[in-house]
Amino acid sequence: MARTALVAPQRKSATASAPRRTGARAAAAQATQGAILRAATKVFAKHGFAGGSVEQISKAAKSYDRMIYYYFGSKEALFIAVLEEMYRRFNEAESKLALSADEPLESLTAVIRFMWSYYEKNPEFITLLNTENLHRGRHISKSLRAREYSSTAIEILGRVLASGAAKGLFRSETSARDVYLMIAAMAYFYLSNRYTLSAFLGEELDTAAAKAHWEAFVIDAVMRTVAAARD
Amino acid sequence: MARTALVAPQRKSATASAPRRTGARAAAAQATQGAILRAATKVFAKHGFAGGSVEQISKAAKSYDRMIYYYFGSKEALFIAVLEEMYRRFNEAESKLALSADEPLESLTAVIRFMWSYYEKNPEFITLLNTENLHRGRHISKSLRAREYSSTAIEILGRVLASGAAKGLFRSETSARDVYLMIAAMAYFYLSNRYTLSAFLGEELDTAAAKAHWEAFVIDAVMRTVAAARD
Amino acid sequence: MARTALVAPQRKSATASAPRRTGARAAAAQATQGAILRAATKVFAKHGFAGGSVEQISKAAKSYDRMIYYYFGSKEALFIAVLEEMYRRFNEAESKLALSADEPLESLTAVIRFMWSYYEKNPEFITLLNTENLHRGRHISKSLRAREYSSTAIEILGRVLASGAAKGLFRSETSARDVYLMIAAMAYFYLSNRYTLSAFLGEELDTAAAKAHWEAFVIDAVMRTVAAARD
Amino acid sequence: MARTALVAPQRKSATASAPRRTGARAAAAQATQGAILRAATKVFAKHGFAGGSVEQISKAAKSYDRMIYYYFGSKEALFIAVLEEMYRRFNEAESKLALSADEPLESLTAVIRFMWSYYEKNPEFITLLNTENLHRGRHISKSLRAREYSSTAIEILGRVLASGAAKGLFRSETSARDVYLMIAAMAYFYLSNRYTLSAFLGEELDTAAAKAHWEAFVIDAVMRTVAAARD
DNA sequence: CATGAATGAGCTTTCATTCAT
DNA sequence: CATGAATGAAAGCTCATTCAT
Repeated sequence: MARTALVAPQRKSATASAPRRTGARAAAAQATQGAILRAATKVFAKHGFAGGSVEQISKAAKSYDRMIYYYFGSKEALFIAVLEEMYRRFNEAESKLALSADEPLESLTAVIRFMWSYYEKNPEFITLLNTENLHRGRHISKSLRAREYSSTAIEILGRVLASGAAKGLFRSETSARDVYLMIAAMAYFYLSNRYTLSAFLGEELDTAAAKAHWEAFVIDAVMRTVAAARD
Repeated sequence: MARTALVAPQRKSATASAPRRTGARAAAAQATQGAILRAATKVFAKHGFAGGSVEQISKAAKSYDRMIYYYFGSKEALFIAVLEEMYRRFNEAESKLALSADEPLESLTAVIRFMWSYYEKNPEFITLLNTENLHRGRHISKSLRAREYSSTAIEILGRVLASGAAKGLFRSETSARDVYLMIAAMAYFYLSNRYTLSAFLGEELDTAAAKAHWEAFVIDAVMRTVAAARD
Repeated sequence: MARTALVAPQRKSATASAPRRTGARAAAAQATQGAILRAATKVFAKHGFAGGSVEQISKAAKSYDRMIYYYFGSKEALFIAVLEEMYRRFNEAESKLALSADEPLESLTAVIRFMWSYYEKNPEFITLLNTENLHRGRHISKSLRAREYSSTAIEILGRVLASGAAKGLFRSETSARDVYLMIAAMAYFYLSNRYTLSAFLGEELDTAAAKAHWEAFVIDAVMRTVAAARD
Repeated sequence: MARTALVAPQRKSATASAPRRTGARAAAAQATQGAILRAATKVFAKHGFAGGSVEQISKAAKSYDRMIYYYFGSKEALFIAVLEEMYRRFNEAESKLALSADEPLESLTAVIRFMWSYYEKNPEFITLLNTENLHRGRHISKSLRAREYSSTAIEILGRVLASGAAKGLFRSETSARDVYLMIAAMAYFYLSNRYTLSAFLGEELDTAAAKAHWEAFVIDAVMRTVAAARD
């Protein structure tokens, strides 16, 4: 009789993988499932896990509450599916970053620009992560899939830093993980906290100019942090 | 959240101001009010605004639902009071930072250490801010008091940077606001996102060693960012 | 977030004990609580635990769903309260049986008549017990109070049998418990199963004549079972 | 239960009758139908009519909800089919009782032993009957088949009592129906109500020793009830 | 025949809030 | 001021049942 059994997700078919079945029915099912997932992403991103209601989601997906349980099992399992999909997309985007090993400065700048603009263009990414951190990672730790999406970006960044070090441009001892976190922190925090920061600083942070200024500052700070000492 | 009437706060007496009435009853009232505010801070910090219930709060405060409405008017107004109190305390702590203008390096380090440790020791500060940012600052913009608590730390930091510049230690063109945000970003992000980052990186971020490493890295990065060019 | 926490009942005040508070409010509260309990008894008796809905109960009690949770905590806890009250009333009725030790035959007959007529006049007693046995006694075993109501009738019956044995009317070795169960079985089964028995036997069991016949048969069977051997 | 349309059963083929079609498909259909019926018996026996869900049944039968409607028409019609099958099996078992007219005492004992052990080994028989009696025989009265299964046991018992009377062992005036009900009552009640009785008596009724004791007591009580007066 | 997606009403439970002492 | 009963809407979830291949 327990209502919310915190079990692993029980989705009936993969969300974003290639369709395994053919035919109109399967396609319709895929469509329903996808619509629910997209609607849930929006609703959870906007209102958080507790604040977003199942009804809101099913309506936005032009489906029924029942179908959420049919395909995902519970509100929580749906949220986990949303997180997984979010990570998958981020990972996919990251892995498309094409960097030249010959130009470490440009490559490092490209990494920073990528992260900054990914966060900026995908605000749900930020709010969903905040929501999940509010719950102390309770949901993502239940995901079997999450670990698959561990950042490839750190490896990419590692190669950039190494090639820069080989050319005498960067210090050799800086850790790729630390630099990655530094970039993420500076991009994420600015965008995530812009509303309270605006109130706190009494200054608009959401303008194009303010954002361009910050992006430049981040690039500058990172460059100075990894730069080799001049002699 | 649809049920929350978005009315202006109507608290009967200031939370942190001096008691205007005297006598046992007034003291009891103050105690109840304070207990509710403390309980609300905990509950909202743990479950978010939508996720925390009025009953949870009143029980934790060993009081009654009714009292929340009596003293604060609505759930939302209580949340605003929590945010205000949170800012007030942060501001108070910041203003106690005693810095020597003669030692810019040490002073800058002290600022970083202060922010890092304030965030670390006050995790509700982070989750409450995240919750409020989820709501796009809707509540704090209703507060008349919030602006009063605008960071004094930026001024303090400005003086430190200026004295460092005067001594030739720091570049003169770096903006105090940018440096302040950089410090906040690096400290806040690490602590706020540690749960998802742990899953993402496959690495524990919550250990004393990991945190000490990050603090050192932040100090180093900030120093390199503001440092004057050697010649 | 778990919906049905199977905890012990958490009623706010005793249901059937003397009112501990005075005043109109307390009386109204008692009335609401009593109305819910009576309505629940009827609904559960008619439709079983799963078949009876909270809404049905609250409507029958002219109250609100919410009040059931306010006073009883959950549907299950309400059911437990119903069972307790049912036992309490049965026990109370049993304890009022006034029997003369001088006339064992009449006293034994009176016990049988009492049980037969109690079951007949309190059909919810039977259906509630059946419902609870369907659940393998899951609810009653959670009750702290149930054990208090253990049959006083067996003791009463024991005294009757002993006095009969002393007079040479009854065998001395028959166990009061066995005789009690025999009486209960014959009365209970006939009434409980009359609907399927009617279909099975192709005969109406619900008429006054049929019931009088059965009552007489029960008395006769019990008497023959406990009777001392004639010599 | 409000959702249950009370329509007449519309099963497509008899459950237990000979297959009317031949071939693999018909066999598969029979298998599915049988699996559903067995699963439904278990589920309804465990949770009652309202408490057992169609999904539970179809899952337990490793089939689909849809098949229940295909073969049985509705949840209620399925329940009726379960009751019919239950009666059919009981009747079948009863009719296999081989009794010798020469030994009335042994035969009567055998009847009692049969009923006691049938009830004991078929607990669903008891809970299904209780469930149906909760509904006041609503379903079984809709069955066209139920009357076919009216007890043959009463006839058998009648012959045993008559032969016993002829031999001067039993009284001649006892009705077979009454004795049958007495046996059924004592066996059924003990097993059906053992959970609440255990709580009520503060004594375990489910042990082998306790059950053997009760069986012996039933035999003794019945014997004393039907026994002819000694002279 | 089997499969499974869809449907909408219903369920138990919890919510924020107000009324009445 | 404190206490606690009352209220009605809405939450998450499950139900029996049907539609469409």
